[in-house]
Amino acid sequence: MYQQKNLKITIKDVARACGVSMQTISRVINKREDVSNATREKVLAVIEQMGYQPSAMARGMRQGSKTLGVIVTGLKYKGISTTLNGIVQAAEKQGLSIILKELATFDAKDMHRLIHSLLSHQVRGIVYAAPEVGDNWLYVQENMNGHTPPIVFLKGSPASAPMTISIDNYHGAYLVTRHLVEQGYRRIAHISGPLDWWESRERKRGWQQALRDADLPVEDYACVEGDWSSEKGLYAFRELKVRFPMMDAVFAANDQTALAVLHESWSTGVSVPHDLGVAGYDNISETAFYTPALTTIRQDFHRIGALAVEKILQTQDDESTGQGNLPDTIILNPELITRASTLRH
Amino acid sequence: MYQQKNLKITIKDVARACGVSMQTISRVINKREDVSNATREKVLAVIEQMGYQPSAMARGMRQGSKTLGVIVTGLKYKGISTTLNGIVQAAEKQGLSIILKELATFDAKDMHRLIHSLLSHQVRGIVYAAPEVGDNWLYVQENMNGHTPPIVFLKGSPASAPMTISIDNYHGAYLVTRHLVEQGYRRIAHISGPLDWWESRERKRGWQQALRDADLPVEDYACVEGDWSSEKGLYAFRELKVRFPMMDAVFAANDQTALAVLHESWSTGVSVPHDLGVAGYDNISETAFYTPALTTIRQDFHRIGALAVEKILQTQDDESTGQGNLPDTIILNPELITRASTLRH
DNA sequence: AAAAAACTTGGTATCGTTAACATGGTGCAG
DNA sequence: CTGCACCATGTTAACGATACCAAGTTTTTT
Repeated sequence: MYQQKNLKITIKDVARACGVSMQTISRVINKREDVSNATREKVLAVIEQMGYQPSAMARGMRQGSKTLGVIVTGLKYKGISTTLNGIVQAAEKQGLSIILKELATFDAKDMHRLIHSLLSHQVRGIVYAAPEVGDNWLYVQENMNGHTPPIVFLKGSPASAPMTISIDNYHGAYLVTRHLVEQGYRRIAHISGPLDWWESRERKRGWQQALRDADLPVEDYACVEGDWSSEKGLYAFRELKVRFPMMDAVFAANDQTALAVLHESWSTGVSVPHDLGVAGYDNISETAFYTPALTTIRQDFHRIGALAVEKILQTQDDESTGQGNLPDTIILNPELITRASTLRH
Repeated sequence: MYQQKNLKITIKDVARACGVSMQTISRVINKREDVSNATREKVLAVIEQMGYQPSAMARGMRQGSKTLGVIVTGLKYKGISTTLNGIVQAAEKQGLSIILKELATFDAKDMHRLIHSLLSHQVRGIVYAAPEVGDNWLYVQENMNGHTPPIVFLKGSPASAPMTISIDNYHGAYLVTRHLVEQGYRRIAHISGPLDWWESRERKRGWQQALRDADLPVEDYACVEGDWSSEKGLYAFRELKVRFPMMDAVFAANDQTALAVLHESWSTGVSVPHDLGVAGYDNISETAFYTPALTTIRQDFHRIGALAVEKILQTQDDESTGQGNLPDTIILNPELITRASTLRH
């Protein structure tokens, strides 16, 4: 029923049906000028009628494939999905297809395999949208040295790769923390992300610096490590209540974690924002409807994806035109969104 | 800097370096037995040393490509991302690469273009993970008739395509509504999804039937149409409060919508679950931490993706072996998760 | 010892398309 | 009427890999 076997229509079949050479058909489908109008129309008609579709593979063999490789992890996270969305849309607009790979572990062998798989497809470029954990980026670069198409790294330290696009996590965390201080909170705790993630470390650093700039003490016991999940966030918050009973605000490294704090506060009769200020990070779409609505940081994940594609294409062109517009390192600014969970005035 | 130009290493280069024919190299990389151990080892060593990587495109030309096409919409929704995750993982396990396309609109021309683009890549199969809206599925089938690889449709009516994998939305909605009735709620309102989505209609139908089976009236004014978002959910809930002031429970068609109901209830001093029972649908990961924790329906989105890949591969094999294990229509059962938002005993 | 079988290897055609060059016909200047 | 430019089309050889068949070498069988 689902045959496709010998029915495949090739340029040869079309040529025969039209009574012209394959080359002429090729000219028509490549929209070249040196074909008479009469021929072109006839060919187009036959193509339409036979349902001919040129083979991307055969084309790719001669002209280089029109594909982009994307490596992601954690599709379950909102941020990555949105970035992927941006990548796919931008790629589509350029007529590029996306080959998607998911990195199951941060294991070097695994990364190696994925990249080689993409290379075997002759991708025009690779968007590496998996987080920088440990020295995994370094590994990628060292092993691919010189034999690869452009690779753009997202979500990691700008210094760690030749082309990176990221959002300033330090700055976002600084903004949130400063906002808490401005609201009169003085003993601000932090539930971080996993500290082997670059983003977590940056956010923690921003929190520390904002405290320092406000002449508030930066205590080790005021920070507990989470893992982005609400479950772990809950444990972390309970831990904080023991370690740091005087705290009057919590800056959680992401919204899920903040939600757990809101929930636990509600369960135990702690009033937010009056007794405890709570802020998150990421602005996932429901945060405005949390109880109370959550102060958080908005990041333009979609734009990151689009920029990555643009950067790759530009690097391609550079080889001929010799100039580009986008810098090799792009750092976007996040935006503070203040809501009820931190507004006590 | 990012050169790849003339450095491409082909099987020919390896053959020359080894002093054997291309054919022999080919045999080695395809793990065939008819090569002497001495030769194999030498070839493998040279391959490793030169960093040779066979071209997926050239291979694909002879053997058919090892790729799967995936069409999605709304990556921003948790469900789709999770399904995509399942697809990618299952595909990877089978050595298949994923070519990802996003359907920007439900416009026929757009769908046509995407599918043709996938066909041009000679995909082994297509997973159509975009919702059935209007008669878009019908359109796809009619236009692709017979010239396509297997297409598995997800997220839609089982009757509407030869191969579908879906979760029983009717049943899930029925379970939730029955649960509300069992908890003593009698005037149960519904905020549906957009009613041009098949899933929305099914959920609404399940709600209606459960009411009927409990000898409760099914009133038109007890259902307001939403669009899956919290914002629209809020308006819908406010509308319900006017239309149906006596309601004692709300079954929202998804968790975001339910969240808006929780939030508004909290703001207006309505006690959940005592004065109002609230249930959602989807079990997005944070629902357990809403205030109060939300009763909802869990769906195994990941499994759907994995099954889709399995089904496609099986359909492939069928052409030779003539038998398969998975039926053409798979309907998974959702699972009720009861939490505080509906438990008043 | 001759024949058959088994094991390795190589040569050539081919997958579907396009690049580069070749061809044949038309029109127009000299 | 020759020659040159120009247009539309055709021919050939790749792109990188594998299928298929053939051939040489060794081992086994009768």
